[in-house]
Amino acid sequence: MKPLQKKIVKKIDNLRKREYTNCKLFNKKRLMGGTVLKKENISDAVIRRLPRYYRQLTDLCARGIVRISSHSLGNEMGITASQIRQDFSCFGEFGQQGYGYNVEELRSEIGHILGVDQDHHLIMVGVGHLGHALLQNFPFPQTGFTVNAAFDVSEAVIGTTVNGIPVYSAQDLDTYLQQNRVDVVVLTIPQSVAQDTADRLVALGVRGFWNFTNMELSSSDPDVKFENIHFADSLLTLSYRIANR
Amino acid sequence: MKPLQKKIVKKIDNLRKREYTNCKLFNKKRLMGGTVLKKENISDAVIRRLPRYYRQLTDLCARGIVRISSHSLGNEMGITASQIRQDFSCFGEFGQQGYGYNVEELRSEIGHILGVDQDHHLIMVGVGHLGHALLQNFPFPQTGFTVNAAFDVSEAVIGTTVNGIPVYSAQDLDTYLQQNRVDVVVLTIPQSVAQDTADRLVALGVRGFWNFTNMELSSSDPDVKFENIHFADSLLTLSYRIANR
DNA sequence: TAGATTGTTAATCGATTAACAATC
DNA sequence: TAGATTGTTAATCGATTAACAATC
Repeated sequence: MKPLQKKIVKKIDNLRKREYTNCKLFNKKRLMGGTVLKKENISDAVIRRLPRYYRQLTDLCARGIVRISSHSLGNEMGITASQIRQDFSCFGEFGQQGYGYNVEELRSEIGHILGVDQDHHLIMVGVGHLGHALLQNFPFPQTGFTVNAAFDVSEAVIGTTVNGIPVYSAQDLDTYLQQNRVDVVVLTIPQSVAQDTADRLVALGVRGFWNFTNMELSSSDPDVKFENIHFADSLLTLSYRIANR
Repeated sequence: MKPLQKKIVKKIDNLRKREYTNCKLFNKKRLMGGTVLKKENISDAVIRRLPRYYRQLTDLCARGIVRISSHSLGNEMGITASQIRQDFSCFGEFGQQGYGYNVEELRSEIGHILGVDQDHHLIMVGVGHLGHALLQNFPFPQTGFTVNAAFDVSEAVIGTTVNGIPVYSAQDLDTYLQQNRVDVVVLTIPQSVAQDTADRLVALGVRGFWNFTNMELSSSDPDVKFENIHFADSLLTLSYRIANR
């Protein structure tokens, strides 16, 4: 954090010198106890682009590319250089004039913003086809998640392991949640039990849901976050586009 | 279409009477051969809301609700009545002053806009866990799709049927596509073969892809539509929210 | 130094919301 | 008729794009 902090102190000095009344910089980055915090209200549009940046930068890393300008990055992603710089500026200063961005460094910064370095703990509730598919194929570690356990009601899967993850009885959920930290629950259960299960889990303290039930789940507690995946919405969007091209 | 047409003729008369120079109505609904076509450029934001409307209206139907106002619908969905009316007005006039909207009628209109009544034909390429999950659980018929066949390279699944859908060898894809209409291909194959397979299928005439490979696929032909599902982007968005609440 | 590229401010564009006449 | 609610125009808000001084 040291060099970034130095940069900001310098910039503030510049502002004072030029007798700027504009205080946007102060609004954006609050210096608190020596650490630099980011802008308060990040728009949803920006947040949704962060994973795309992360994906692109990971790809660039793999291709061995060391540095990139906002212009080239924009070209690769089909967005403007302005938007990229505007987006990044919500979180800090990651580039260098005349040079651009160091790919590896920028990837790491955005990964940090997304929380991939926080070792979040995750369990899966519902181990049907979709649950199996995710456990077997989804790169949880690469997104900063450790999968600790899975739960189901079916005797056929209880007691087995899927890709090294033990499957327990859904009856043991309460006990498990009391004894283990769980940041996110993946809901891959039938629609009919979705809201009830979610309510029960919220009551047990779960604050994050990755929801595949095709139902809009929600909670009155704003600290409980739902990320809903709506397969049908996605396919219908495609249906619209092929029906109206 | 008759009563709608009458409405528009009347409205145009009104405009003339009041000596409006504003021609927005003409831009919006082109009368062609007696049928009313919709506005040309529908924004992505509007299109992405259409499936949500459809989902909500299906639910209202199931609950036996006959009519609804934009205000109540907005309340249920957490959006403004203004936005709802603005959205619908891109496609026509589906309501009645003083009454609101007939739920069943509106559902059917939006379904029609989305193309659920077009009987699109779909095949799946890649029958792993995710393919199985979709074939078993996804309500293709409700979204207007008929699943005709699935393809894979693995001897273990070739020749089997999944939920009534026959699984053929991927070697037979070319022949199949030459002999059958296919509107959409579901791509549930490994990332490593994604772009190559997509290119091959585009060359064979496929114009719609529901892409689960976690890769950004694209084609130079603007008529080829890709709907990409990015599981990782979704989970990272959730990661951001729980890391920054 | 000259050229390149950032972070930031200003301008533009588009999407959402508010207001209201028309009308059921 | 009076009340309710639409479809549409106008106003507002926010997001994207352009421009540019700062500076590596």
